[in-house]
Amino acid sequence: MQEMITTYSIGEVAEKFGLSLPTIRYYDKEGLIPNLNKNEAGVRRFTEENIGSLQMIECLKNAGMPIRDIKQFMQWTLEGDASLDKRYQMFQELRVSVLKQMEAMQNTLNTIDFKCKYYGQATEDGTEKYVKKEMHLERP
Amino acid sequence: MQEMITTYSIGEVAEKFGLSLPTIRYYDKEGLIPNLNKNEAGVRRFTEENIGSLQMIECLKNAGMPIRDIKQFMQWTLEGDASLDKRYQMFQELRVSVLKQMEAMQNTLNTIDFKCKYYGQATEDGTEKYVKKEMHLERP
DNA sequence: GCTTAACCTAAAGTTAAGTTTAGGTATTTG
DNA sequence: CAAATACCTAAACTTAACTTTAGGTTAAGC
Repeated sequence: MQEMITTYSIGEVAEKFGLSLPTIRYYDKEGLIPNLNKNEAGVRRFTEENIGSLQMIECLKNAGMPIRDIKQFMQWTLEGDASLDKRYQMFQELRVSVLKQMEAMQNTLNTIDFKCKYYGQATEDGTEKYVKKEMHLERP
Repeated sequence: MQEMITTYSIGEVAEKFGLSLPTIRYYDKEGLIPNLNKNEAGVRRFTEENIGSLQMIECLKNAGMPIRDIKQFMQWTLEGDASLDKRYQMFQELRVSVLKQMEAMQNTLNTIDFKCKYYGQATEDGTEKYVKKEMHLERP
């Protein structure tokens, strides 16, 4: 009985993730996609595991982690259970970092919301003159 | 009667914002700080207005806006009421962009939270073996 | 009057994260 | 079989956002 393993071409993966072909090749070259293999012709074939790595890469990139650190993490996964504590610590620190970023984002959004109101009124008035004095009290 | 206007040196401003001196000079050179003047000796003196510009720069940077666009905004402020609609539109678009970023951040945080639990259990177990199978169902 | 600290400019250098270029292979399609 | 399509590599290039370097001025303290 044959086990059917579905794999994907780099083009399909690029489409799926909205990444360019060179970007995916660059990630591979940098060691961000462990166990990514090539067929007899030297063409990359992506397994579900490799897709999973790319999903994790996207997550870590979104968290603001540099490529170098993502590579480190992927190398740790290759070390198996010996690196579990390092990976655990990494995610705990990342969690704190992301929470801080979200807090900063919220403050930024508050300022932008204020500016939307401010410029909304100013646009209505046709001038900044009045709104500048009225709304100045709320935001020193 | 003399009007006393307090101004700040570049060093004081750098300290206040946690920016380096070259960074502030760079922002000035790029036109990000409108109406920033120098004294007779050619030394920058920052007014409250200039401080306000730097606060806005920090906000816009946090929102992910590139220097080029921040410069554009600052040039608009120099045009006065004629550019009110452009500035209003800018902040409305920025608001949408930041909301999207926050949503992405929240998804990222959810994934990281899951990984924290995952690796917490794995670290406890001393192996990924069990947790891999148990928690796989929740996150395909 | 000399040194130290705080500022100045212009120009070159750095880093991250890709992108572009140039030249080549393998497979399907008219 | 010719041509289009999808892939490959290595190396050079790009861009943003600073940073570093080198050389110079000014004001304050000893």
